[in-house]
Amino acid sequence: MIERAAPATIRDVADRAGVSTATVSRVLAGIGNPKPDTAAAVVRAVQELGYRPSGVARSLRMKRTRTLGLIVTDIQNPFFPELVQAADSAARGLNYSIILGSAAYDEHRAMHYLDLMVDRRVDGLIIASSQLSDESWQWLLASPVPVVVVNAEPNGLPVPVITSDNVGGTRLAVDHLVGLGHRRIAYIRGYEGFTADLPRVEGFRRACADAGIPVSDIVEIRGDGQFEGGERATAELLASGTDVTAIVCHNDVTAIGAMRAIRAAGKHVPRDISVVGCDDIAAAAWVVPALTTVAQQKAEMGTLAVEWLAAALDDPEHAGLAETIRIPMILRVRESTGPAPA
Amino acid sequence: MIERAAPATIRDVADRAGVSTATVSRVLAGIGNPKPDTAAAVVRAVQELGYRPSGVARSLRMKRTRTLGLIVTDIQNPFFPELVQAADSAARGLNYSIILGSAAYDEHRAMHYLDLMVDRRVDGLIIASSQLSDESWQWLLASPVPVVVVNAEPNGLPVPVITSDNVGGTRLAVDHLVGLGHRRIAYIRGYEGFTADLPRVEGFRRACADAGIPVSDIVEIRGDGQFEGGERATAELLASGTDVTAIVCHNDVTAIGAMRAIRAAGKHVPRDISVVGCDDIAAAAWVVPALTTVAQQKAEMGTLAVEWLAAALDDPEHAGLAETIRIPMILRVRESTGPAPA
DNA sequence: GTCCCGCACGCAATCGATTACGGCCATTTC
DNA sequence: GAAATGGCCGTAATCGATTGCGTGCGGGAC
Repeated sequence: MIERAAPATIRDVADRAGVSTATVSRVLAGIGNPKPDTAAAVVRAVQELGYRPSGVARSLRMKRTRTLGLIVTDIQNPFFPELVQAADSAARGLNYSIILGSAAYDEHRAMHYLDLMVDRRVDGLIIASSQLSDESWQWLLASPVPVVVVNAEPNGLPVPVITSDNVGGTRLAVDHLVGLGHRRIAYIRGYEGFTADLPRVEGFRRACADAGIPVSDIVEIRGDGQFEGGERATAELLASGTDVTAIVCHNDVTAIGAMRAIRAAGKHVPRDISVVGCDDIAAAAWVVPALTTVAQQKAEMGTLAVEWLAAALDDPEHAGLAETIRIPMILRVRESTGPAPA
Repeated sequence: MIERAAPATIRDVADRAGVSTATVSRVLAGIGNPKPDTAAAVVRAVQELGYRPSGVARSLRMKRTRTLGLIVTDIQNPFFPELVQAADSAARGLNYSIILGSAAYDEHRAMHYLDLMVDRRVDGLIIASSQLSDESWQWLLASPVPVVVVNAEPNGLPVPVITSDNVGGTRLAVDHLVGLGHRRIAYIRGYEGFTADLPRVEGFRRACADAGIPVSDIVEIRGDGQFEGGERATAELLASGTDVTAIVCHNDVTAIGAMRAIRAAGKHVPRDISVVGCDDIAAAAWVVPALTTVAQQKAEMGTLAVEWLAAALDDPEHAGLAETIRIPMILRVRESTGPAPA
């Protein structure tokens, strides 16, 4: 294997400018006040050589990589790209950069990225994935790298958590439907083990109870958080003859699947059955009828996570307070909900 | 700012095991054949200390980061996540990891990531973005880091390119429609300057010509590659009274927008107008009617790009051949196309 | 008992940056 | 004219790993 042309080093610059590496470093960092001649010589040498400082060497010396790791459940799940983009923008603003890992719903992959990022010496970690095993969590909490969890709630671990107010969010959906006269409502749950599943169904139950809807009038079905799960669950629901007038879904993708099943059964949304999703992915506004949904503030979550980490890195005291931040969700009424049929 | 607990170094391990750092390094790398006692002592020390080698230090010494940079047009564009996932999987298999940059359609952001990745000393770069300026290209080609371009075609630059056969793909769409009896067909173009725009419209024109459709029977409108552009362009088309029986779109998102506009105009897909998209994003199968589309083999493109780079890194000769690989596209017939109205 | 050979391991240089410390020279002050 | 002061800049240590080269020890052959 042949050597590729080696990039210029600070030594090369120093030699060409006729100064020491220390001076080059100082000029580039803007430390001290060098003689104008010296500074100019350095700058010229840098340009002539096309010198770019090695982040690797700098990281080694500084013991900081100015890099944040972000592990998401699945980048192909339309929920995440917006969060990733926002986190990345926030990081850029604070002079960090993000390295991304997509677990693709696989625990092994999640742990692989965890190892990778720790080995790469990221300064902090954002975990937006429920794919981590308990041992991984233990290990992570014992490790020196600051962690913040997004959109998941590891059971009772002393970790800062940034998540949506899932309970309140589902309540928004139910209240909206109840306001439209619905009383018989189904809930399609997400993948079992997905951390948002429990709080959302809990919010659904509580909101129904508060609205005076008897337990016998509600029905819960297990989906999988994917299109197919929503379609299948709804098809079974309709085939079983249970007559609900509205369906609340764990997320938008499920809801879109549900709408397709409803149409396939010859019924109309929202005339016969209203459907509400959750997340507010782009496709929610594209489908016909456009999906009424409870929006998660994904960008805010990504931004907050990065800002929290950056603050913790500047001031480790800050890392002490492992509070849980719940970001409110927002009801977006579109076309998939309407008055309950008489 | 307080120091965080420092991770164990190879020095710590060596001291605890009573050997030199050289031995620790060799045992961990499986080089030479150490005495069983020695090896055991090292392994034990590693476990007791929870030692993880610093990728930063290793990269500095090895002059290789085993990292590949991947710059995409926009991670929020549903086309890219699948490509990213595939590239990442392929990279993992070859013991590389990917660092991602999403340009968000912004030239400055794209160049920012370029700088970032070069500074981080990635071993190679995959550019899946048309956002780079000409100077950036010049600079990139002069730099020592191997580059492969995906899904874009920098005008005549000596760079390996992996792209879909856009011309052939649009032809598939047109042939499908012609086979269904359509003669008056509209084409909604993508964002001006997007590299796939030209070859696709070119393929459209040639296929129409070959099918004997006179130029007067086809119409081209400018979209923007987004939902809104497809919706607007189609609304204008319908309002203008031009009567086409089919619309071919630059991509799926545009097509989904087009379908919404058609429905809003009181027409039916595919009874009145057939619609064909391009890309085959997940949402194409979700909408009603499900979108007929020409699929890009996104995963293959991602995988190929990584494999090409890895090969070029092992054998710089390989980097010499800057060929263009065109991956065939695949027609997926769903529900949005049907026989031309009489 | 001596010599030699080879194996397992340690020493130390190296990668490319940052920065504490100290030296040199010019200027000011008496 | 000598001493004191201060501004620039160079020397060298350091970050944590890898690896060429050399050393010492043990065993086998005579």
